[in-house]
Amino acid sequence: MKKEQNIKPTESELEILNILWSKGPSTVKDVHEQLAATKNVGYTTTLKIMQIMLDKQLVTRDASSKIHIYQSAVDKTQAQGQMVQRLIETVFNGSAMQLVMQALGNHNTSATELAMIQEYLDKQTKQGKKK
Amino acid sequence: MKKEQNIKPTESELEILNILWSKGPSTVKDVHEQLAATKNVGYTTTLKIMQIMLDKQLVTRDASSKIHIYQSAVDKTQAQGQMVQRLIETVFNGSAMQLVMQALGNHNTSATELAMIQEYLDKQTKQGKKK
DNA sequence: TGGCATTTACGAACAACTTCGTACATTTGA
DNA sequence: TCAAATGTACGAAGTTGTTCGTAAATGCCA
Repeated sequence: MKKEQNIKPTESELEILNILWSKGPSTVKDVHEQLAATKNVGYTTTLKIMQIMLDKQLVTRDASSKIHIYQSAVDKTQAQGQMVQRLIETVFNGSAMQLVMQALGNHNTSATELAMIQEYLDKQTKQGKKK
Repeated sequence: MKKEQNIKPTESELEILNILWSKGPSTVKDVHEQLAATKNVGYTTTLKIMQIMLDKQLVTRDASSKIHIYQSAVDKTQAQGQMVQRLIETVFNGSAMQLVMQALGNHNTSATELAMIQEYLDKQTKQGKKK
C-alpha cells in the first residue's frame, strides 16, 4: 500500500538525496559541508535546493527546533529502480540484458563482483521462471 | 585514436538520437513522423532541436541537396556506455554490480536472457581478469 | 542584554531546454 | 509561370533549474 510517486530528481537534488541516504537525517549545514567537499557551491544555494525538494516532497523536515532537520522522503531502492528502468527504456530499447552487458563490459568489474552476480543468477534460474 | 567527447544529450535529443541510430541518415520529416507517432509535437520543434544538435555536433548533416539529411555523429555504444557509467557513479556509488542487481531484480528478465548473461559471465571469468 | 554568528526566507538573475509562430526559400505540377 | 506544398531559419516566449545576494529571525555568550 505504498504511495507510488514518480521520482525524477535533478542532478543537484540527486546529490543531496545521496547524502541524505548515506547520512540519514541532517541539517542544511551537514549536507552543505558534504557537498562543498567536492563542489564549489554557496550555502544558500544548498538551502534553496533543499527547500525546493521539500516543496516537491522529495524530503521532509522537522522544524520543531529552529534548526531544521531534513530527511529523504523517497526510498533509495525504489528511486534506483526507477532510474534504471528509465535508462533501460530510453537508451536500451527496453532490454535489461543490454544494459547489463554494457555495465559489465565497459566497467571493468572485479572478478569477485562477477562471481557474486553469477551466484545471484544461479539462484534466479534454478528457482525456475517466475511470472 | 578516437575523438573523446562527453555526450550528454537532453531528453528530446536522446529521442532523436535513438531514431537516427535505428533508421540511419534521415530527413527532419522522417524523424518528425517517427516522433509524432508517440508524442504531440510540432514540426518546427523537431527541426529546431535537430539544428541545435547540429550546433552541439551531436549530429552531422548533408546539405548538398536542399532537403537536408541528418545522421548521428555519436556512436551508439559509446553513448550508452557513458550513460550507464554516469548512472553507476551518481546513483550506485560506483558499483556496477549494484546496478546489475537492480536491473535484473526489478525488471523481470526472461530465463533466456538470464542464460545469455550467464554465458557471457562465464566467458569473462574464464579468460581471467583483464588489465 | 547587546551584539555577533548561525540559520532561514525570499526574490532576482541567469542559463538551458522546449515550443512554436512567422518569414523566407525551394520544389512541383497544373 | 505561379500558386500550393514542402522545407529551412530565426527569434521570442514559457518553463525549469541553478546560483546567490540580501534581509529577517534566532541562538549564543561575554
